[in-house]
Amino acid sequence: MNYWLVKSEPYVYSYSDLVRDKQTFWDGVRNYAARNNLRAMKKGDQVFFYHSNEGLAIVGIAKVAKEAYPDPTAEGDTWSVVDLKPVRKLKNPVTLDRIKAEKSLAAMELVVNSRLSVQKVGEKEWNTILKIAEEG
DNA sequence: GCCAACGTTGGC
DNA sequence: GCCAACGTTGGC
Repeated sequence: MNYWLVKSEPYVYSYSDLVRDKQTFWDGVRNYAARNNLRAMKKGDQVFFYHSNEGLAIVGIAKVAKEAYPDPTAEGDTWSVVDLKPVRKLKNPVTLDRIKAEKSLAAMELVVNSRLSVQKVGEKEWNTILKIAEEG
């Protein structure tokens, strides 16, 4: 089981949109590093859902419902999508500020390379964030 | 294959 | 709205 993080601007597609839709395909990735991460996702992998631009926080958890297949919104098979399903909303959103304040999370790609829109999350990082979400 | 120019992302 | 960081493009 691997852990990931995807980013979305909430006014484009928010976590509550995912909850409403029950399932979505994660389209629009046009960055090779991000695409490679999409392709490495396995069914059942857990995914943090991060709101960029507005909110600036991890707000919920999704899981991979279907592994990578060609992006229906792109020509050819250069770009990929996966299907995501909502799992649960975090009790408390974990903000970027909070993550930056946490020493053990200093190496997170979210902090180091904020522009990558699909990131891998380490198991320890995952658990730390879950803990913060519980404790508020 | 290098690198300057340009476009995009995303935090502030 | 600005700008830094980074990825991509295209001329050479």
